[in-house]
Amino acid sequence: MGRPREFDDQTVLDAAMDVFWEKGYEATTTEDLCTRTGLGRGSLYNAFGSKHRLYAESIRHYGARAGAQLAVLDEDLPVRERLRALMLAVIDADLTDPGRRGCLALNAATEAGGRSEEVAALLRRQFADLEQLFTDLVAVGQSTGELPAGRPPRQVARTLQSTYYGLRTLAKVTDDRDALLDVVEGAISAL
Amino acid sequence: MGRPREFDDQTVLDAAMDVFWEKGYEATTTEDLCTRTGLGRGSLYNAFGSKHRLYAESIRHYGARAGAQLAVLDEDLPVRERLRALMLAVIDADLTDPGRRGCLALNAATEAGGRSEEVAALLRRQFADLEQLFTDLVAVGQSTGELPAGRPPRQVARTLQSTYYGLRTLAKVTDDRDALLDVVEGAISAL
DNA sequence: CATATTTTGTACTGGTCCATCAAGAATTTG
DNA sequence: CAAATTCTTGATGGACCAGTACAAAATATG
Repeated sequence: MGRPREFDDQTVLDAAMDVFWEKGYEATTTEDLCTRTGLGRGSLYNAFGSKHRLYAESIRHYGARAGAQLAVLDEDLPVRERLRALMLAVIDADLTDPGRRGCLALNAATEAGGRSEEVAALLRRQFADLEQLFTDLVAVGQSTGELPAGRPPRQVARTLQSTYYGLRTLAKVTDDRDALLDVVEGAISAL
Repeated sequence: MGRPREFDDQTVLDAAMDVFWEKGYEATTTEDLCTRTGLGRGSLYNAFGSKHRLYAESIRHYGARAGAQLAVLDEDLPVRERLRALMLAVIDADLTDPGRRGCLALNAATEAGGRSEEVAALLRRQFADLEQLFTDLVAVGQSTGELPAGRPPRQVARTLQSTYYGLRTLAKVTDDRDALLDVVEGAISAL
């Protein structure tokens, strides 16, 4: 009972996520959030409690959305090609994005990783999930013989993950697509 | 002529750099900067003009300081050992640092890379310098036969650099030293 | 239709932000 | 020693900040 909400939570979360993604946590004002979500202050605070809780929800939301982009790792392709496809897609997304926002999880980890245990825990989970995805993929590659079976899959996966986040970091600084492609080729031919 | 300054510019820059390093640009207040540098507002603004210019100077200052840590790449060791020593030192520094500040250049690239062309240019230069360092090192390794000579040194270097920044990103999220060591071993055994 | 409940819009609060300013203090130069 | 110059100190300004308060609006229930 009571007056029904006039907005859709997912839509609002999308908008809020975009703002945090563009500007980071500290630089985002509650005014920004109201403008972009279309909500008044009262509604925003009634629904989400605080800027910080909305930030945490945005990051959780991002985790779900970004997971979709990782679906390319499950396609029916050689393992190396799956990895290449992921990284090429990331390069394209990062260089094409007008706001050059990069990866929200990475941004949050460097900006606010230490400032809130709640957010830090969310990020740890998202990072761990990606590590697991890579680990499984490497294990598959080793079992099919596509990858040499000498090294522990988790070790290989961790190096891959490191290269992945490094790639997104480099894409923040440089426009040079060829440089980023070098990273991809180097990483894949090293497998 | 005129009244002489009562502070040393380098010392002040050290202190300011520390603050930005700990809290990032947005979260740092001019009050923080006054407290930590020991300067009054007037002096600070007289000497550095604005919070943003002081930030840029801090990043430039960091570039010079961090360069010293990279000196390990010039030591008289096998190429792989130089790389390993660098990465182990970074892991140790990042995990030991109570503030878990990581790399200021990386932090600045993700937080403020796009917000100020002046800072962005500084960061581009620092990133390019590191790429060059790695490139030279790989070339040396190839010429001595320590590394296989098939791949272009710059490509290998770019992948290394990516792994390097990825390592520092991961160190922001996880405490797990073994995971970070896996990154190092994976990167080096892939050379 | 009356009551209870929730959402909405807006004004407002106390605090903090970056930056400036004016006045006095410490120098150099002539 | 006087004038010119630069630095320091502390107060202040005007804008903006995150969050709250409260009345009006919209619905469910009985």
